[in-house]
Amino acid sequence: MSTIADVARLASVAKATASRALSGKGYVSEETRARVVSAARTIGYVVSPNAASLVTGRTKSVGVIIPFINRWFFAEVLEGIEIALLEQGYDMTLYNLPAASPERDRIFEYFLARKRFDAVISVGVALSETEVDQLHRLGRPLVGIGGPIRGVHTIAIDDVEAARLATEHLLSLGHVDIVHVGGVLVDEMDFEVHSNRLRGFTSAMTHAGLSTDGCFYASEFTLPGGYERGMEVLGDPRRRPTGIFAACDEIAVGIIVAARELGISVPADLSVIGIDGHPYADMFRLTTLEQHPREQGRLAVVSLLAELDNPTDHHAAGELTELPPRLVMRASTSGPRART
Amino acid sequence: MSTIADVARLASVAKATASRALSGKGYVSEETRARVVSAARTIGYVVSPNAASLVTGRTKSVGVIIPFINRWFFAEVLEGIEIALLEQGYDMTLYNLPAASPERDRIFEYFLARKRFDAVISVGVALSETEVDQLHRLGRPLVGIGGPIRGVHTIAIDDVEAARLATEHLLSLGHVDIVHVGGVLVDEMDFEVHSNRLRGFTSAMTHAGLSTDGCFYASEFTLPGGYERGMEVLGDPRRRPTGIFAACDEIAVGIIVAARELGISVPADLSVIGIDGHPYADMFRLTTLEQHPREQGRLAVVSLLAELDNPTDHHAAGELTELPPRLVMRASTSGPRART
DNA sequence: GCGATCTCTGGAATCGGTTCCATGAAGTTG
DNA sequence: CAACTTCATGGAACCGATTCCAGAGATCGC
Repeated sequence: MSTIADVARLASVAKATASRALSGKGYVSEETRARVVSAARTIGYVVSPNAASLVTGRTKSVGVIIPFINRWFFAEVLEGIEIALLEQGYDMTLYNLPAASPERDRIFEYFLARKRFDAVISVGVALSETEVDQLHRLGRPLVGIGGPIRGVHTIAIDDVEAARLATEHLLSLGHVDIVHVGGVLVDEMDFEVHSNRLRGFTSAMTHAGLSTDGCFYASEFTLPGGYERGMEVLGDPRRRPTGIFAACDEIAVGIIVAARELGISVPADLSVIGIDGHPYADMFRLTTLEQHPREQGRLAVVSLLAELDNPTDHHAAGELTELPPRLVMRASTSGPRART
Repeated sequence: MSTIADVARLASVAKATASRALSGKGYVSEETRARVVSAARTIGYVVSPNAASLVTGRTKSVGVIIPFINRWFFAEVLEGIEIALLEQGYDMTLYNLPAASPERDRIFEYFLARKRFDAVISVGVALSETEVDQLHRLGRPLVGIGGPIRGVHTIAIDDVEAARLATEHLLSLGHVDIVHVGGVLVDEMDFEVHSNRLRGFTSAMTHAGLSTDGCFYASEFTLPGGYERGMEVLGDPRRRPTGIFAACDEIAVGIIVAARELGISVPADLSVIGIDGHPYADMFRLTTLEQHPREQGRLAVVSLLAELDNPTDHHAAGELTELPPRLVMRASTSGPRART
């Protein structure tokens, strides 16, 4: 391994000059710069980020905390973050933090407390105040995705609004027997996301003068979860809703699969709407409210880098950037069949 | 931020002693160790991994190269890797390397060539010889998952065998009109996986005295991909196979969905078998050959750490660890209906 | 024409640890 | 009791960069 001293020697300059020439900061004549660069190339020199960050304090890498990898929303966010970071020469270290666990404390104390990261992104993890403080004390920017954390800039869709729009879509089509299949409320993944979507649903229903008693079913945010719940909700023909608002597209698709198995026609006998914009939505002709997780990941990175470049003003700290969900109509929703 | 010098001062010892006390290497009396540890605790000291790795050469982190995040197999592998690494106090830096691209060269030259990682795991990426050499020159262990790389220890299922077993399962049930829906062969993701599965299929068919002309369809490894291909394969009732071997479960499920839409009964009119052990398999009652991506990720980490502990012998270099796929029978396969 | 500013370069300090080496005390062996 | 070995500790070098500071020419304004 060659060091910058080797480069300096070969180019007959001091280490200081070689460093300036390669980093592009400070005065270096064009001629010596060229000589240093070529010297570096011939011996295949690459900087040691460790040594550099030891003195600069910057590591050019950010830590990402995420509860799942194998879930559409989270994987998309991750890809968005990764692409944006790579573009800026940063790399991404991943901590898969499943839930409250001993692991969790270890990650915070052992990994994040060390100054290995320039910044931290928390995706869909409800951080405790202690944890937020811990990260803030490092003086590193912290941004969240997916739900509000006190005092932390967070990027998310407006969940209440999205749920309200979805429910109102069904209401406007004439449905009155509507069920919401949403996330488990006391889930580790609940980050006000589940409760907010339920709130949007309830608000829209109440506003339309409808009761929501017995209209909520909790499900995992997966296709099999939706399928199971679908079988349960649709199993009894006497008390079957005409419209279902699913908290995510995978649940919605699971419900559609269940409906097909039960011989219930979508949308003639049952309208289904989801939230996400999952690739499956098109295939199952699912009406949905699109959010764009990749874009959310990208925005988090943009916000982070802005704060890194401008450490003085905490411009966006505690602020919530809410992205507007967009209704995409497909063939899974229509007016209810006239009742006998 | 407190340094080890602060700890040393507080405990009235030299930096060297403090370092030994905290790392547990070298002679330190029990009494002073306790004093140092308590001093470290009171001022909330944490080591700077940068400074440490500058002198030790170890970073306690590994780089992972992966072409997709949002695909079941890859996400599972990632979770397996992450859990295993965390357990050992390592962390994981992710490079999402979509395909041959300028990005790819940048990642190799800019990120991996620097000595930031103790080891590298390549998941489902066919590395070129140059790239392998580049990594080997770093003297860092390199292990692959998902397909053989020349001179690199790789962990994978035996794809040829898995495909042969799947095909033979259909053959043994009495099917003769069998189609294989597999991966695109000149895909960036092909890593001999697609071609090996096709080879296993062809081998089993040929062995049974059956032709494979026109029996191969290429699909994306996704549910919508399988659905599209399913519509195509099953669309024409006159030349419809009675059995389909899908190269992965998502394709298989897509085909089942297509079959249901076309009114084709599974398994009465059509048997479908996949490879993976995807969570959807159970819901769609899909017969499949299970592989265990999480376990593959874990094994890669084990192999890596073994080599790190024992740098002298390249025990597993170039070796291929092949995991046995296991047939899980569900209700998507049965004998073909008697032909008229 | 002369001090002030700008450009270029090298020496040395620094970041925060680990580890080699020297020193000395205590314990062991023959 | 002399000669080793083992244990415990401190001083100093070192890992590989960046950056501060000083000094030397060149340029510039007045």
